[in-house]
Amino acid sequence: MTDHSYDPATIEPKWQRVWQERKTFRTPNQPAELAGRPKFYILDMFPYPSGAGLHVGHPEGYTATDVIARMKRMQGFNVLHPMGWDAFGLPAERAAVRESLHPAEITARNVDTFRRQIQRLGFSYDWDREINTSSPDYYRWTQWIFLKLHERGLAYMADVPVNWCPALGTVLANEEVKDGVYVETGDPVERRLMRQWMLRITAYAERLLDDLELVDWPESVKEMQRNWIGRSEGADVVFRLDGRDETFTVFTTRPDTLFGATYCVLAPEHPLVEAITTDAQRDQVRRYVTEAIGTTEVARSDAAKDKTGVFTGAHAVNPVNGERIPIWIADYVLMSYGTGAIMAVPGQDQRDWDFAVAFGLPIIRTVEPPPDFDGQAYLGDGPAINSSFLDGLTIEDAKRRIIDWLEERQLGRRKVQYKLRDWLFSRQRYWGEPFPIVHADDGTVVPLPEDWLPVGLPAIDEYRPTEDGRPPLARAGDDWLRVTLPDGRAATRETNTMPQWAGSCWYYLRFLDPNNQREAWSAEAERYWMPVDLYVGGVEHAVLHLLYARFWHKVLYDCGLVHTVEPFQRLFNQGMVLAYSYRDARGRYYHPSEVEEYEDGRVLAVATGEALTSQVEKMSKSKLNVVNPDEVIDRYGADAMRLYEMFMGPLEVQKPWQMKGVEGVNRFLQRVWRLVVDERSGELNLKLTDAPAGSEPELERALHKTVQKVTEDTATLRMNTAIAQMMIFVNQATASATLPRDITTTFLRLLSPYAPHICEELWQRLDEGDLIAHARWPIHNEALCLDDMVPIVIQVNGKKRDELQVPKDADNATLERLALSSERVAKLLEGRAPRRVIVVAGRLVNIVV
RNA sequence: GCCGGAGUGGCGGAAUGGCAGACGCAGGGGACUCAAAAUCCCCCAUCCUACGGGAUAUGAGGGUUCGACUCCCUCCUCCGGCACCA
Repeated sequence: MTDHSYDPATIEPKWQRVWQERKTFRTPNQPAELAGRPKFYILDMFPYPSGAGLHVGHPEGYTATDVIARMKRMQGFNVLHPMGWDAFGLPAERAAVRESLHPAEITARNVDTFRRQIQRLGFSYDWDREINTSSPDYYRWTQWIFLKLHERGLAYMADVPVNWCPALGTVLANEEVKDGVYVETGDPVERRLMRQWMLRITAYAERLLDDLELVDWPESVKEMQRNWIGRSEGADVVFRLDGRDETFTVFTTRPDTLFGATYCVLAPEHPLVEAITTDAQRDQVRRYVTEAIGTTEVARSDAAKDKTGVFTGAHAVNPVNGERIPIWIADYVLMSYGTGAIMAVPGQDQRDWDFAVAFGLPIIRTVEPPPDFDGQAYLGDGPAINSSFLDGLTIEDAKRRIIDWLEERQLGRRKVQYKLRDWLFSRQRYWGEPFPIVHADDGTVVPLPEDWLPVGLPAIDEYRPTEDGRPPLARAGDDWLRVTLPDGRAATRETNTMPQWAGSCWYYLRFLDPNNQREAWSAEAERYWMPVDLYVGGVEHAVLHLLYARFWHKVLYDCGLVHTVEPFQRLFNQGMVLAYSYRDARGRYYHPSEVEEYEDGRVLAVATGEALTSQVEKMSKSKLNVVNPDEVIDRYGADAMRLYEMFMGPLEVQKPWQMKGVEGVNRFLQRVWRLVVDERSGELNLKLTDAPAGSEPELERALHKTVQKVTEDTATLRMNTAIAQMMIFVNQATASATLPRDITTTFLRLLSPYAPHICEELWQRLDEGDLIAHARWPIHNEALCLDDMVPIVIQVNGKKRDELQVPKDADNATLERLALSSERVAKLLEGRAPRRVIVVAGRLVNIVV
């Protein structure tokens, strides 16, 4: 190594300092500065700053957005590209207990680590806009939005069944519970009715579904949201109880099968259960209900398990034919969907069939299955049978007919039902947003006036729930808990806190105007910047975060606070970065440094010589395969790290990290360096000339092709092929006898969004003035992207047999003549006349014989 | 079970109706060097070859087409999501 070779360790901190000192990436926020330029809002899903720090998966998406942000700036856009912290959450609270620190201190420490690691990569975030959801400056506005929701009747309290973990003293989210235990600790979880805050997201179900049409998102994510919302069309049907003056309603998507309803089933929690159960059945029913209510919904909804249930002794009357049918209770009917009651049609529903078989209930087919049908319940189409006035109709026609019939007699009505449920919005935790709500001593729930915000978190000495099961905030003293309202009433503060999703539901709006002390964001900023043009993040947020944020956004739209119906115009999911892990026969994992790989594919443990298996897996501490970005930057530099993240493969797929690949892009950067710098002297490369670009016509063409490809591929997030093209260019430039400066500086501008530090350094050494970050993005010359002579493939019967160089504008007749006169073709034709000749201008000639 | 996505050299991948394997990694050979590293040049899917070339090949099988990694049908494998939602 010579003194003047490429050394990222010196140039990278140097340029990061320059960018920071000059506020190079400050986004304008004065209307005058904004006017006249198009805008581009490009956003990363901001991270939860965990104690573990960054791993190489995080910067993948961040690098992609940074490359685009830098290119867009050079193309003359005002770019909003911010970063912040989703900083409330349970892990910090647990660490706080463990280390006897305040969660805010833990969070601040983690944020510092994340910020330092992110800044080492040279991202062009406007750090003056950094936000932190756990800061009172931020969460006062989260509380403010909650008040908006409350005002509109979208926030309410209800007794709902929740996953209660006695060991932790808190409610857990469904996704934190599996097989009846908390996934992290294995502590048992029970279902309990608790008074909780709920958000009425179901009121927006239809708009959340319909407006998916308006956004440019991956089809898979839209489909996941559609499934989650789960719209189904059908009818509510009213059943009368036999011998009583009461009715109950069922929801069905198959009203056409009503004549085949041979029994009804109520959910164990259904309010009618207690009333209708006969004395003879009471003990059995009570036992069943108690057991069912005790198990979690997750355990209950295991489709594979056998059907269970009990007869109530009561009967209902089928409204279409007056048949008396038994009413059962079974846990396969869920209280939380539809009406909590169903009519069972075993002939057309496999679940009902299974239940009917298990308990010896009758089965009547009402749709004629095809003659060769040998299944059980028949779900396909066919003529209605055993259905009186519906007989012979198709499913669709029968549905229409029966719904009309029911509606005329007021025995039912058309109904759209959603699977989506209201959002359980409170947690019994400390490290979250307090609700801007108090409970007056007279029992009323009172939202606080806006100018009382923020409701800060009180200092308490322990973050666990109280002994009697109240949330940690109940440990606060009366100076926090007790409030005197403006009207003189005394009240106690709400002690639940909001879930972690709350802060991330609107952070993209705070970024517009993060230092605004008077309002959550200014209307002008919102009108200028929204919507987010490109939102990049992991697919793990496909449903919850993205659905919750869309919901809040629509509410804000209804409040007149935002002007777009959807917040995120385009969404892109980057694939996960995986890593090789090494395991021995006993399943013990080995760190890559304890492993030797041989050419023949064998992998051995260095210490013992034992044969190991290698596999590609998700990075995790326990698998000893986590790659730390600091380590990569120490060895190869941030530019190489960025470039490799983009070069690994398509952004959207998951792919393994390979340290050898980083070496490869590092070599590429060294070649770029040597194009400009003479490594021995440190002076400029003697190949550089002031001659015009046209003095190296071949290289000039290569450059313009590169401009075109890099511009296109970067905009469409195909960074891997953009980089491949730049490598091709550099290989040619290295081989070229002279190197016009003009070509060199144009190329550096293309590379600068990907590897900004080295490009700033070389730009300065070439004495181009200002920063390359402020340079204009090059535009390709179409004429120079086409070669004068193009290769034409000659095929015989679709197989390549020859290749000719022909002028690029040769017409079809010329191509055909040239092809037929090819010696190799003549040999293959052996004098036979071609039956047909297909000519594709500029590409190939196919001769068919 | 249902709904998505993907299967291409030793590895990551490229080509979305027109030259399969761009670019990179790994590997082989050579130049430079006292030597090594670095760098530069060449080779590198498989099989056959009289060294001109030929045959085979994109998970498997079929189809459409002058021509298919690409479009259609059937199947296999892997990954992700949902899963008694009436």
